[in-house]
Amino acid sequence: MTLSEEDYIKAIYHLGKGENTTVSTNAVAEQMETKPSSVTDMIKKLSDKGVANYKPYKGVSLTEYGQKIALSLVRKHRLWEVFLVENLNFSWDEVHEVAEQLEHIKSEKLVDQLDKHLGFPQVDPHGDPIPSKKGEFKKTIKKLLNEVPVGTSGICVGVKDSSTPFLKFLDKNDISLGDTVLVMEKEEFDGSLNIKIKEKIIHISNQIAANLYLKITE
Amino acid sequence: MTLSEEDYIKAIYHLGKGENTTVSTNAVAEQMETKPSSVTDMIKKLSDKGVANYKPYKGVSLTEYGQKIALSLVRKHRLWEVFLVENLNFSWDEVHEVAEQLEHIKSEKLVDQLDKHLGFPQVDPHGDPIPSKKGEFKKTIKKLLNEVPVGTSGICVGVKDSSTPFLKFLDKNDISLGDTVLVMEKEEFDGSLNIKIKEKIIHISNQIAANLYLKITE
DNA sequence: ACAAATATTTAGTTTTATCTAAATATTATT
DNA sequence: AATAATATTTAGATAAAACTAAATATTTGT
Repeated sequence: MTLSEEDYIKAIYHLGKGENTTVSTNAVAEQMETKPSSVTDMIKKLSDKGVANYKPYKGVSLTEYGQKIALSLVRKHRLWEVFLVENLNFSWDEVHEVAEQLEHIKSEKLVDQLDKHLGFPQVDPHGDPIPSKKGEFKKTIKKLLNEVPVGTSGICVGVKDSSTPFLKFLDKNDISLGDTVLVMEKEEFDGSLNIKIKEKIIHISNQIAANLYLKITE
Repeated sequence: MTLSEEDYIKAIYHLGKGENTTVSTNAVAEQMETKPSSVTDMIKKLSDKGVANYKPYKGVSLTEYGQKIALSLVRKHRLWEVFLVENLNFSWDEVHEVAEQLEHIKSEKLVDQLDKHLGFPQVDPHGDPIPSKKGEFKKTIKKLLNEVPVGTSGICVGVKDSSTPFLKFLDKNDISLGDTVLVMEKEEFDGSLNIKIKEKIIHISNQIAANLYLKITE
């Protein structure tokens, strides 16, 4: 199997969790199911092309230019996933393999028009954010207090507070982190608000709202 | 540039005009902008795989299996062209290059669903027919007499008759072969019929209808 | 800080697609 | 039918990606 430069760029990007950290030769080799020596060869080449920063024995990271390429691939991948689910009856767990191929198609007009055709979606079918043409992510995790517009729905995630009253509140309302869907219903002047969980509307205080975080899905 | 097996299959198919004729090594080389010796190497390989029939010095043709692959590529290419024009605001003269990439994407479900999404189109934006999943073409060139349903539009093409009255008829009605658009309006029991040409409806005899051929575009 | 374990690179080999140039086969011309 | 022109194949060279195994650097554990 012959791997493309784009495949290497993606691997470096994903191993660095999109944060442009340095990743090791072995990590890249393992991820790509190839040998470390092959990775060394390729990252030297990527370095020559100005796509990656490579210091022998110190690992690789992407240059700004390399990141742009990676983000463009992520953008294309996720837009195609939306297309497959919304227009071609794919389910969210079927799309990855095909999007993996489609993301390599080269045409700026194609991507721009696809984006427009889909109504400029912010997230893919897995809820992952779609970077803009310029490579920027919309912030998808927001504090319930003051940051979430009425009508928005999302999933409860990571909570700062672990005090007894707060955990009791979660328990009482059947909220489990990572999978409970919330809809913002109404917001009061004092920051307290109404949310809908599992068809029931409940009122929560501003104090609790300040500690609940929502991963926006729509 | 490194050419894929699929690229070779396409070249052989197109040079043979889709009729599975034998094509020469040099013709393939010229079409693909590569050297004859490279072609020899590849067609040997295709022959080993059961995709092509190769007799040294006698040229290549596709096996039945090879033809299936070629038709599947044509099908994908043309479906994607329809998609680009109908859904993504491409014009018909912009689509080729992108479709050239998209046709290599491998997913049966993708093609089936795309076909469905587009409403099972019969022709691409250039008016070329789209083969079915089984590799069959709908006949797109039909005799005006008895073969064309009311409402159908198409382009006047190849005429059998070259008698003076017939040519006079064409001239009088401003019909030029290859680009005049016709719409079938009404058909009489005796085979004479009304057609619309350039916003004018004219009546033609069954004799003339038997000699006019229409390339269906819609 | 040293030795052992692990990670990375280098050197040299293999594979594959391509090319050039020479050799051979086919086709065209007289 | 013989020769010239053209087409095709073969043999061997080059380039690129990937591998193995050995060499070298870094990290870990005591």
